[in-house]
Amino acid sequence: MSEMSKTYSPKDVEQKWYNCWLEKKSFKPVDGKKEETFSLLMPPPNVTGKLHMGHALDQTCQDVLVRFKRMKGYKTLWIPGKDHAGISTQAVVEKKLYQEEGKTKHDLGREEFEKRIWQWKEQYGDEIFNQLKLMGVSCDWDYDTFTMDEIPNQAVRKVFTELYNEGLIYQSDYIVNWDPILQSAISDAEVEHKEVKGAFYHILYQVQGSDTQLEIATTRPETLLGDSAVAVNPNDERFKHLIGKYAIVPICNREVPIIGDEHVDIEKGTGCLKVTPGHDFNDFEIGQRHQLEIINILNKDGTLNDQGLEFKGMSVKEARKAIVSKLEELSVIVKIEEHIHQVGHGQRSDEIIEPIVSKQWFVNTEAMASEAVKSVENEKMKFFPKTWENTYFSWLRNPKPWCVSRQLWWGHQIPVYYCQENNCSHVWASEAEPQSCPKCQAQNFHQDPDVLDTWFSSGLFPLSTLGWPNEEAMREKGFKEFYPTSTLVTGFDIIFFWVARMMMMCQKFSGQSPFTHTYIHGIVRDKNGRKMSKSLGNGIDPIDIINEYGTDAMRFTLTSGSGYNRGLNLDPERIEGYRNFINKIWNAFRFIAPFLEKASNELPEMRVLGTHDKWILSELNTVSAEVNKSIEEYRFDDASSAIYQFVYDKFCSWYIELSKNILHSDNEHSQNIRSSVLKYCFKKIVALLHPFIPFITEEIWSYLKDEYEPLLISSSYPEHQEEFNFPDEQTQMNKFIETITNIRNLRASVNIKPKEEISAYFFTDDKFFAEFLYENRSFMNDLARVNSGKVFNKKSTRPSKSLMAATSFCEIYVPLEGVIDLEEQVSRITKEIEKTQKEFNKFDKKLQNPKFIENAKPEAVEEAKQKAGAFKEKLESLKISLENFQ
RNA sequence: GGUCGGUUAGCUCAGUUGGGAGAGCACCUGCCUUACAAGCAGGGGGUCACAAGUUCAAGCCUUGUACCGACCACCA
Repeated sequence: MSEMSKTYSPKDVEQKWYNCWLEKKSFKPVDGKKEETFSLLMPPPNVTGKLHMGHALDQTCQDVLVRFKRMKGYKTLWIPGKDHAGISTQAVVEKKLYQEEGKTKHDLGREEFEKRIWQWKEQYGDEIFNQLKLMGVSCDWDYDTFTMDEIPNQAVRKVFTELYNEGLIYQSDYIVNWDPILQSAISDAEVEHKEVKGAFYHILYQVQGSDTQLEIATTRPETLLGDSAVAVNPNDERFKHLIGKYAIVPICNREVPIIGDEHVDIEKGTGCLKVTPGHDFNDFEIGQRHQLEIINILNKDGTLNDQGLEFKGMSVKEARKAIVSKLEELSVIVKIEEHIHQVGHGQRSDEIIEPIVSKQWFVNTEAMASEAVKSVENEKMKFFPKTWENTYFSWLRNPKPWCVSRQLWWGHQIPVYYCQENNCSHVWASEAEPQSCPKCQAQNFHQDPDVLDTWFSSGLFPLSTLGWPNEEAMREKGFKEFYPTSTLVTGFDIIFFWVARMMMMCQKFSGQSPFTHTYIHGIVRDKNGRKMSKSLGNGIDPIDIINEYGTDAMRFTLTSGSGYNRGLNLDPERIEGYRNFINKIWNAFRFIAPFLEKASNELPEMRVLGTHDKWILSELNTVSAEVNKSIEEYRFDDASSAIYQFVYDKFCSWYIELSKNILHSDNEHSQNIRSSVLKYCFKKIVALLHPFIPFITEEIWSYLKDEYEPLLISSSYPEHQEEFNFPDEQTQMNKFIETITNIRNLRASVNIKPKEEISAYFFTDDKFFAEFLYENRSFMNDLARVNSGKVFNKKSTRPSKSLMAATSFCEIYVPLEGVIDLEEQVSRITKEIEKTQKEFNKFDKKLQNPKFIENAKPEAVEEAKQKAGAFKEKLESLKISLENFQ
């Protein structure tokens, strides 16, 4: 141990312990002293992605919980997984294929292309897990599940088939968000609205058989080729007489009915609306109400089709330009106004989404959503912080059909089959691969080519990772024990996508909420509160941080910033600060290490413990209680800060400092006691810290632990113990600390050299404290260089013209006659008097107020009296001192 | 437009039934005191966004105003 470095170097330690934990199977669930289990499902990272700071936060919070619960004695399971992430994975591989081989997926064909994605997944998918391991995550890797593994496939097929047979999954011609780049439908949740500069085009439509022209304002003039009506509000005095007549759409000269519909806002635009049921969500609904024709003017790639007339083949953007100039030629454009509006973009492709009517598969979520709402209302599942349930409710209380089909190749192919026998044409869903048509037994059938939305399979992940629906797998994986899981940890951005879907689907198929708590953590941003993004160049790669500062420092930074807040602004300076904290712990250990041989394995008997010992044990007890409570409430910030304060401000600054004198003395008995208490406390400290900073704590533990003891990861977590509460010792020590601080303050105020020794006189009527001062006189020298001190009662005469400081219980005089600047001291004490007077007045005023005495709680009155008394005593001490100067 | 959240020290934020305004970082001063200069000791710094109200008492409760943010909805 002699070669222990002054600075802790994480690199030497982290890999070693991670491998050791794996080897000892420390991440596997084992029976502990608690009967309950604690299980947690990791939000499965995408196989495409690289981990970012958000993942680091997410994983760290989970790992803290898991390590904490494991040490508390719960049978603990953390399930890792990966998501096939249909759209983004397919896009990445397509891009690579094109860049490297100049080929498209169609050149390869579906089967070959899917093979390529599997290869890609095998090659890069594990990269993410390697990164997770660097972060120290303690999940049970044997449970690793991929959303397209056999069991999740079974789950998907079973759920789809049952919902289909119940009529909750259906196929329908419906207007969907069409992504022209992906050439697939996407769900509402995958559409992001962005502000775009556009224009209002005011166009004249001729009313048939009349001179009247209707002025219609639109932001999308090109869609007039798909118009099948003009709508006005039936209560609009200006236009209601026209209802029932026909209007002529310019360019295509189509006659369309003028209809009345409440949807039309009299105030908005011109009050006349062109209705394009094929390319607008609202118009689609108007169309349904009035049985209007749906005219599709677009191809799958977003270009105009045959309905586009002479504009056929143009993109929407080109067509808009061309059509506007054509309209201008026809002199039917009244005006063009600039207009900024929100336009839907694909979450993945970032391309403008075209509403298009097409045949898609939908899930009717109404009943499932209402159950999911109930679970949260009945607190079967609770959000932390609670306010996120608003977001959850807003989505689920207003459920819309969920479009689950995607026109992709990568994903779970929809298990619906079409019999191709002419006289049969049976359509059915099947849990297993069918051999023949169940109706006509023909073998001539084909499967629906579309795949399912990624969230369909991840929505079932709490069930499928535990083996469902395969009974053998469920037994093997302990479904009964671990389902429902305990807590879900995730970011608010996927409350709709994932949390809501798991709640709906898992509850439907298991009858239980898939987890009982959901902790929503904040989003990691840069130090200025901006989102981390490539374009801003402000991203921080967790792996870089780990390499520079160590995993523990990164983890502690993240947890110390994570409570019930919405964001976490990550400033590299803070990471450095916590790196320093890690180093502090290391050095505290270096101090203790040489004395470990003298320490016994157990805490010495209570009767031999001194005030310092009882004080630190009592403080340790307090911090243990705080940390336990905070982690249970997901207040990782409070927990981190409680230990941080304890380590710095109690253990290092005072207990270690007070120990030096003893450990370097000749008294072996005292040495043994002190080293034993130090060891005991330090073991508790590293245990308390282990969930947050697992590596350095396991390293230090290896030196502290006795042979028979297990690894720290498998040891028990410190808890509050009533027998270690020593309020009297805490009071005495607090007074002592205040006194020392006052002396140091006096020294600093007149620039006494740190090495120079002084004498001091104490005036106090507190008998216990006087005794304590006497007993601790040698420590006075260690901590404040007071080489001789005398204690008097307050009736005694004070020395004149001395440095002086006062607390509420004690006056401190440092005689330095001839050395000190009298005026300066007078002014310092006068200032102190003013300050103390103000504080006294505050409480005195309260006590003078009869209404306060009358109405306030007795405790509040009592407290005010005490405070006033204390300030008064201090005030009087200061006044005496001031008089001595005059 | 709807919903939710925010406004507290130079910066990032905490503040739990209403009862003396806190932390970390940064800053200033003095120290290489043998665990630690990635350190030690000391210090300065806040009309708690603004206004009214309830109360003996408001950072905290009510109402209003201003600004900031997130999400949802909205392509006339």
